[in-house]
Amino acid sequence: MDYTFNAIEAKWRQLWQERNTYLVTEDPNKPKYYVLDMFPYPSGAGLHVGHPLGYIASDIYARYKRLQGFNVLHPMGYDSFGLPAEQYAIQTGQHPAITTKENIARYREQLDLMGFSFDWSREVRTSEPSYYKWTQWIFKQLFNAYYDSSANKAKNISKLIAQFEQEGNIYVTAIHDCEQQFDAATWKGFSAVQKEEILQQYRMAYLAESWVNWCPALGTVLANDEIVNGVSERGGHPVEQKRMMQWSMRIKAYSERLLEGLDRIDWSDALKEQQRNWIGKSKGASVHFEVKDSQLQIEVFTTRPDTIFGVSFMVLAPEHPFVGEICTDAQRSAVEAYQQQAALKTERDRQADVKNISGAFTGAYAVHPFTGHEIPIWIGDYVLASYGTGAVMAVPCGDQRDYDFAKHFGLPIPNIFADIDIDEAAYAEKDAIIANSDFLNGLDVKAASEKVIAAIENKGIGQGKTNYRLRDAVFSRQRYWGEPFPVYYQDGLPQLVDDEMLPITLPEVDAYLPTADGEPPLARASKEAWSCQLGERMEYNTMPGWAGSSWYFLRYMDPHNDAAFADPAKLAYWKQVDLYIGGSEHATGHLLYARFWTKVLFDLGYLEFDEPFAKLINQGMILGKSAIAYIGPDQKMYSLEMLPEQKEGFREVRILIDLLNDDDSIQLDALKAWQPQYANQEFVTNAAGKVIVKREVDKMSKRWYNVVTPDDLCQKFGADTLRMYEMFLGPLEQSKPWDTKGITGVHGFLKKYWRLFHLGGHFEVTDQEPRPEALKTLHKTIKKLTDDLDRFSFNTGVSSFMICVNELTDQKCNNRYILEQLTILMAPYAPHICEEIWSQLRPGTSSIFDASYPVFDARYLQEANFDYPVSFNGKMRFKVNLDLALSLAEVEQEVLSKPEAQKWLEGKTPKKVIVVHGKIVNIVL
RNA sequence: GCGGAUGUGGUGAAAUUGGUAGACACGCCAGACUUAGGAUCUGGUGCCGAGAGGUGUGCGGGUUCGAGUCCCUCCAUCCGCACCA
Repeated sequence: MDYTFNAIEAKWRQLWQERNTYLVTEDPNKPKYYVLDMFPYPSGAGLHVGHPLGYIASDIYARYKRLQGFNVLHPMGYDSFGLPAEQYAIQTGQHPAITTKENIARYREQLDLMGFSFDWSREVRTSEPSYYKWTQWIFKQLFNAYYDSSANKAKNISKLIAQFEQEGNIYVTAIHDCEQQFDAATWKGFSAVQKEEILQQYRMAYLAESWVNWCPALGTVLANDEIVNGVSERGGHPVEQKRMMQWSMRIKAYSERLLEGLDRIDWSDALKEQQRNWIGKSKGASVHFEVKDSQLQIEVFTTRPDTIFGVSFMVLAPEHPFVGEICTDAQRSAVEAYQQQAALKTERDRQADVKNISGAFTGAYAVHPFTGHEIPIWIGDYVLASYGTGAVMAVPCGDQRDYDFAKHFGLPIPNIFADIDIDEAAYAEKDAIIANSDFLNGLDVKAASEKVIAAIENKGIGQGKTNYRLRDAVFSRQRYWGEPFPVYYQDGLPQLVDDEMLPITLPEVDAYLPTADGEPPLARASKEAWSCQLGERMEYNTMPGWAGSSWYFLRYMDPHNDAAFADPAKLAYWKQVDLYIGGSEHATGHLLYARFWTKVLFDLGYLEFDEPFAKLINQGMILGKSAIAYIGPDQKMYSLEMLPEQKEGFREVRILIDLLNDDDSIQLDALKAWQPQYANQEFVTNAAGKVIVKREVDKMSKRWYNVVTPDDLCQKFGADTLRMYEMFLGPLEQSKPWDTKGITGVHGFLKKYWRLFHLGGHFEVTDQEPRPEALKTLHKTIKKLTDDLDRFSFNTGVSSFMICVNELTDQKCNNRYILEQLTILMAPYAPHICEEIWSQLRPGTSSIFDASYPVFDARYLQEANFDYPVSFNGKMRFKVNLDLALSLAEVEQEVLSKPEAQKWLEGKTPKKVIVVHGKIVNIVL
């Protein structure tokens, strides 16, 4: 009987659906386990073999936990708002909702083919009003929250308002941008507009004018994590700095908690390090320098307060607000010229131009707080306006950038390090002893820092301070296909829409483009198009892509709830995600924002946990193997062996990998039919009359013509084969090139497994007592598989099945008990074939996934003898089979008495003999 | 520059606490059955060597009876950050 995988897989996909096999509900009698995949953005291209890699791993793990008796939540959905659908809409006029729906249908079809155990009744789509209603609701909670830094948590803004009414903001400990101080009476005297302007400076979600990354090509602002190497992540368009009124999220308030939380979660070091890097904590001091002949004080942040006596000048960012004021008339034209020059440069240019030292003297002087010396104030674009205070105290002997600046402009470089030569370069190591520094002389860095911070605090000119690189996240986008804000404007001030009016649905517009006067697309909507129209106007911005994905894992717990984002009882049952699998490209975007929102919801009392993802695994990328052909100056396509030494005048072209034979030769007729430019292509073939291409590893992508889709492979080999093969390729976290050739090995294995049940040409198993050798094989496999899954080593799991089936085949084993146990073990990897076999083994039972996972019993592996490998000086020479009951001395004696031992001893007496029981014998000569 | 990860056959890889390096597959070679094979089965396959044997986990050193595994130096590749004061 043949293994008819197509029929078997189709049958079980349908039966699982009919029987609701994967439907899951809260069950207090079972321990819960939550396995989550990063939900996909449904692009038009569909899935290639790289996409399901993580889904397969999580599916195996989810099924494994289920067989172990856990109540497993394993949902899937779509991150369906986003730029590609909108860009497509702009080009074609087709509503992005339609494109999105079509793409989702295609994704679903492909996902279904792979036989995943998702509970589809829990599907979410971030672009559905029933979902984004709650994204809007969460936004409202953020708007109505502020961060109390003494309680170290977010609180409802009403508490802050109450405090303002009691005592103003003088004693308020909150994270804010408010520079104004007021007492209760002043607060009460403020108009509603003034009050709201103040409150905006405290809210967790706030409207403020700030420097943003403006991308003209996309017509929207972008968050820092959406910019890669100075250009937009999507489309690679240039980005410029622009000051704009935008919604922001006060994520900076959570810097320390986001950092601290990393110690409590099981993520890879690489990922945690990326987040730590992004948050960028640095400890030091904030110091105020007085400006000579001025009331102004320049605040600087330094990580090396111990070097304060090495300060010989100050540098401000060209955009620093004081520059105009302190600048002397004599220097004004030079300073303004420099400011202009700096403003013209894009962020990217400034970064690329590190080697080019530039700056201008303002003519003003600051006063050194300890020496009283006058120190010149310069501006230079190596100082960033957006980091720290936008000003630095320059210590040329200890900082290379300051050193280079000083050398370039002939500024003094005082040396404050004992016995350190700074003739060639600054000394930035933190192991020096401080000298020429008054009361800091002779101290090391740590002691000097502590002492000087105390002195600074004493003088009232500063304090010890921790600085973070993390910036507040811009939360509005000038685009159409995103969540509308639950916000309208009254007297020019943002007001929240009442909960009863949610969701504010996305209004229809006549075009997905900005208006003539530059307003976002939503400004095109007519009054009637809005689900509600309040105040002077609705908010025209939409939320960024990360809004919906910051909390979707919560919605899966209760996806149809219309009264809350999720029922508290359900949230309490499912809690954190136990296992999250997804790509590492979300390290500083989605994963940081999701942690942030979780912490806010935790602080506000909606959640019982403050970290969303207890364990996270980044799956590696599956790379494609492109096919590269060479076209010579004569316009002929050359086979790889026919290329001359000098490839001058030759160009490389990538051709569709579907046009290749197994030996990397091109199917010439297919190539001619593929693209018109090859219709009359001539070739320089090799001796065998073939044109061989070069294979090169690239990202798997349509543009390299190297995409392999799961659909064809499912058709040809079956989903079970594809699932196992993807796991077999190597460790989940590692990137690896796809090679379809190897799939036959896994397919052959499944056939071999199938054959165990069909030794006599039909399905047949015996009910006899299993033989010891079969029990040994089985339990060895149980142990290996359990260990492998517990450490997420899916590739070695597949190998273990192969070894097991090979051994059982050799044993001619068709014992019911053994094969049944093996089938349960394998079911998470190859659900269709195992369910089919199970239905034959146990006709009438529900599903193999209601069985219990086999339990390892060490008894079956016990052996009386062991094949001791015998080494001489660490090199294995031969083996001796000995009784494990022998003492170490007896083993030594037995081994030395063997003729092989005599040969290797060459008549010498061993210096030492090491016997490790049940492991090894090593003889030292 | 800083940080992280990874270097093992022709290829994907395994070796979980220091104990037989290369399991399991692909590919390749030889053979069997076949009209045929992208089917199935058997044997072989790190490298050098006819063999005995030697040698071998990026390079060089160290610790150890014993190192792919631990320590030090260096090299290469990939990823992230990058004037962060």
